[in-house]
Amino acid sequence: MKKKKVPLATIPRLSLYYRALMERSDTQLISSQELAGLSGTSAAQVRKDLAYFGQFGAAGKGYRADFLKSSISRILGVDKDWSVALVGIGNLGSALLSYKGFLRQGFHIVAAFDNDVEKIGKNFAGIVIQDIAALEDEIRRKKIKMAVVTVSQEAAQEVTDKLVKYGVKAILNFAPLRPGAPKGVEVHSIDLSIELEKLAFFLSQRTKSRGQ
Amino acid sequence: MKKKKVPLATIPRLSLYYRALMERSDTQLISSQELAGLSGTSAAQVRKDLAYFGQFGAAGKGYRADFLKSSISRILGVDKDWSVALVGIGNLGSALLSYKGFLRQGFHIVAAFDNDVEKIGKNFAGIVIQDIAALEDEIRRKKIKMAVVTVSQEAAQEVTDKLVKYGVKAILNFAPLRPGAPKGVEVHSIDLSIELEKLAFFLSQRTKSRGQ
DNA sequence: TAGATTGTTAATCGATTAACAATC
DNA sequence: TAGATTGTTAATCGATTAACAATC
Repeated sequence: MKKKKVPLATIPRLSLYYRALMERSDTQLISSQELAGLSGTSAAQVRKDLAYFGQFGAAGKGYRADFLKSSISRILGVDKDWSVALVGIGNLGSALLSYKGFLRQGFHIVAAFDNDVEKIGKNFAGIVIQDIAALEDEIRRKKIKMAVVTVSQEAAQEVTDKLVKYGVKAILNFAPLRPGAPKGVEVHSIDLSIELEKLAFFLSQRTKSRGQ
Repeated sequence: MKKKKVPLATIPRLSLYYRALMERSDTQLISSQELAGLSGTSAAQVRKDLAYFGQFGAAGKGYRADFLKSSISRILGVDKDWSVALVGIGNLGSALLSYKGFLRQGFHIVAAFDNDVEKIGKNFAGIVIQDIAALEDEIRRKKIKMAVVTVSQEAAQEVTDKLVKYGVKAILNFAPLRPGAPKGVEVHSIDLSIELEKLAFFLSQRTKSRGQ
């Protein structure tokens, strides 16, 4: 039994393939070439990415849309529903609470927390905001494994530590720092400042190389 | 004159170094080792990243915090102010309008657009929402080169095309697709669904590898 | 001078691309 | 059978890590 390590970059591409397949009727055949076109990569890349997880196609024909779709959904784990905790109900947090796009993907925000007494008890988009003091109880009772953190930079490490302590294994962090977490806990950060700075870099380079 | 190509991954690390240096007093010396510790990478990586842009340190001593800080800020282009257009004032768009963190970095949202007559003319966090029909005029008049797009998946390509046509060169896109754009225009996407699916993948793998 | 640390070159690692035999 | 396309191996490319002479 051979197992090659899956490159990190393969995973988000699987999401893109999955999305592209959504537009396809179930019994339709799709080639790696076609799928590559729809997701902005190459045919070789598509075949390589899929090959890490098994054989899903038929030589000479291509991939059956429904089979590939359900296979990728199983690989990504989006065939199941996921309960998600949201911590920090500021501007960004409340925007995410109201965002219905997650639901379609099987991600359910089942608990939301803040430490602001003004917000606690209020109903945001169908969820009652709870005191952060209730975090342990809720996480454990609902067996929540996934959390989205939209607290301030100052609070982010503390919140992360608590989430990890209570059993959360995967965190999407929006605070502008990389919270430390023990091995076995996956912390991904979306850092808006860094994204803007990357764009600023490219704009600056552009101007420089054009000699202005 | 040698010029080695800068790896894409170097840029966000420069942002992290810059952030770490913010906490340092100006005349303090900092070693690559120390800077690496503060930004979660290795000393060799720090020296390599910086070396793409010149020589900033002194052998045997380290880097002077103030000189390195101002050098990185010039490389990233955050020594200048940037005018940013925001298109799409839904949940996420209004959250970004209210977010003050950008300002500190020199990013100013100077114009905001939506196509919803309910929103047009309203004042959000000090900015009056304009009809998308005013996009061309505003972009050209204010010479805006950077935009943040928080419109629906359906509208994203059309909005991107317009922005590009009117002179925008760098776009941060939050819609769940990768808008096409001509060479020379930088489009970066933050895709919340993909981030959640990546986490779902890791949670699923974890469970599988533990034989449950 | 001895110790510390840079900038740079060489070695390693990992990911993408190309090529092609096997198969439908 | 001829044409198309997969799965996989080999070649290439790019990025990270290690090593070390030069320098403070």
